[in-house]
Amino acid sequence: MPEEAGFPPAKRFRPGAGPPRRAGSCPPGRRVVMLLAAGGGGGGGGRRQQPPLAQPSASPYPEAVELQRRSLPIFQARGQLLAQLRNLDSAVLLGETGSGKTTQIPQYLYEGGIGRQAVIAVTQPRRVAAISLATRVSDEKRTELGKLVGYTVRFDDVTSEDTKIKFLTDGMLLREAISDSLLRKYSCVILDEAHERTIHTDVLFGVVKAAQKRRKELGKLPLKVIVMSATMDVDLFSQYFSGAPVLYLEGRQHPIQIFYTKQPQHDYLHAALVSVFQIHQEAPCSQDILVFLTGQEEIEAMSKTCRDIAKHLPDGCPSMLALPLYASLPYAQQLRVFQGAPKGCRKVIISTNIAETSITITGIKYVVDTGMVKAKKYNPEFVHVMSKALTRAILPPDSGLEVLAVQRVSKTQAWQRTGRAGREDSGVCYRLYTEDEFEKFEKMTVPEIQRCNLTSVTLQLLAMKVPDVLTFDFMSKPSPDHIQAAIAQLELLGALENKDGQLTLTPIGRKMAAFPLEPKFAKTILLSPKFHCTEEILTIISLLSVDSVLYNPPSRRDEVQAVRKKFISSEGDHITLLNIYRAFKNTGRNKDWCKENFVNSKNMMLVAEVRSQLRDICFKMSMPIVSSRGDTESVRRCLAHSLFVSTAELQPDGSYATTDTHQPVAIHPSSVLFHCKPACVVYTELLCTNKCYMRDLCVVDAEWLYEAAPDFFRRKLRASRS
DNA sequence: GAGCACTGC
Repeated sequence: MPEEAGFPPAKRFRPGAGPPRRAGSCPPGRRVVMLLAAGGGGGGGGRRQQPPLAQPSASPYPEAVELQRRSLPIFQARGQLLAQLRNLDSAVLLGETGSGKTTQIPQYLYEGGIGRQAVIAVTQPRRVAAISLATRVSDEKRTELGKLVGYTVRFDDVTSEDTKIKFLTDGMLLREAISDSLLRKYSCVILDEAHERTIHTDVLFGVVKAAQKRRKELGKLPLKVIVMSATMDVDLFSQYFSGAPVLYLEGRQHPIQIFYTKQPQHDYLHAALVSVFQIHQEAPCSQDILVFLTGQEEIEAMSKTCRDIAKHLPDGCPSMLALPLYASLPYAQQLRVFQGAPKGCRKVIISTNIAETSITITGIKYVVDTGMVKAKKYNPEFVHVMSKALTRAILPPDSGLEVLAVQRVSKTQAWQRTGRAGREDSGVCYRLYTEDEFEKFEKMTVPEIQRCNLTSVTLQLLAMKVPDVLTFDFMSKPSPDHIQAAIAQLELLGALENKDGQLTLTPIGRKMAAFPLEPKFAKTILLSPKFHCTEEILTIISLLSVDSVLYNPPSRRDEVQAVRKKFISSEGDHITLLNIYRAFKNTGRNKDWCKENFVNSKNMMLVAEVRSQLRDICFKMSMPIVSSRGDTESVRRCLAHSLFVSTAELQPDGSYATTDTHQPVAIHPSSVLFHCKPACVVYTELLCTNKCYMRDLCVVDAEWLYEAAPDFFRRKLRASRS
């Protein structure tokens, strides 16, 4: 078995999160300032030194913290860096993992007086990172968290009037930009982890660039912009900010050996299994393995197979602890990957791409990369259908753009995975594809902004009074069709009006933008007073906007079904969820109740938090908040009026088709209506995997839909034809 | 008739 994967001799290189650096790897013409030639040894100081799942902890020895700060390689470049940054409007900072850039640069800027007049903002794609970085930096400054150094994430604002260095999520800064598009609070915005190209960071690029320009024109305090990236391809960033210089910082990474397969592998799961046991039989048992697969089902199956095989290994072979890791895994089980394996036992972590960026596990010596990932994809066929539909002024289902599919990773992603093996010591990465195959991988992951539904982003840009969304200065422009589809959606929701050829928000549209929700959900809430069911709708929308509160362990299916029976409503999933939330509330938000009823208590607590945030927003808008008091029909009517674009009807042959494009769809197996055949439903989401599945369904009356949008439904509903 | 990568406001 072990030799099947067939690995040729290793290649050595010093990795960052990118390919090996060579002297000539920087294209001519780019201004690169080398700030440091050699990194030091040993750990410490850099970010993500602790697993993001763990609580950030304050160091008990402030002197030690200061000492560690000074021992960072970046410290030697401090003066040079400050001199450079002081004179620049914009800069791109390329820093390898462990260079200490995220914790140190904001402090240098502050100490250098750049943060005196206003706040220095540092954005992060993830909440945990923003929180732990703020904690770390406030420790280093020996101040209380929330004073000089603070953070702002959703539901949690630990800042004060004294705060000069503020860590925040990119989504949070974007939201702030809606009320102040010039970002007047800030003297400097640092966009960290820019290489990840989240949709929020990408929009911020444009927002920050426009604010910088406008502030200059108005003679206001200049806005300094620093883009930080951990990968080599920073040209795009530099070009976008009119040729901003690239400052280079070396980090501390350990060498990693890379093995490719000799032959392409048609079965990557089998190849992964073979590699794991090959390593297992040869390497000392203290060295852990991290395997990248695509999804929950695969990961659970592989974990089981590993356990089964490990039971029957020859004597003298170490034992094995196979641990699955994916986002929907209950928290307690996720924590297991951080615990050390018992003596004489090897930890094998089988993970989705969550271990690529979000979760860092210490002690990984081997990475097994299948080269596959499950991700959202932009489906050109759907776009074709859409543009055809648009020319006929018929509108597509809003989620028709997004398909979740197993696909090849990009080169950047492969390097990121490889880098996970060299965090504490030298490592080894087994790539389950040939070097030729690797060369054919896409260079970079397609930025999220070109793969996702743009309805929310478009609404936000319009709320910031961007003059023209179609010509907005995106660093990587989405296709015009793509933006046009978002505009069409917003028009249908009544959010837009065309004033002298210029798109502006209607009063409803402006209100919609105030909610941290998908526009259609915001619209549902805004419609609810008309149906006297705002309390109920707030609950339903909160439940829909977090991960499922239903916990379904496959091994206890019968139990789950029996327990869940009492909540099920024949009116569909929305009313069923409402019943569950009510029961949860009536038992005083009890965790034991959650456990007994197979409800994910963590997600349920989050629902309560979201609900209270949404309720506050309604309150500030002076919306009447009333309950329909058990009248579920008005709740369903309200859903029908706001989600009328996402409707499907039962066909004579027993299948379903969407009302507007007649696309064949099916009821998702997780729905309470899975075994039922209602004539007409609205759904919350279309999930396109093997089939197009409707998720979260509500039984509605075709007549209500007709009432909601007579023009849209004329000639469309089967009910109105027969 | 049978299934859901990952973030975030």
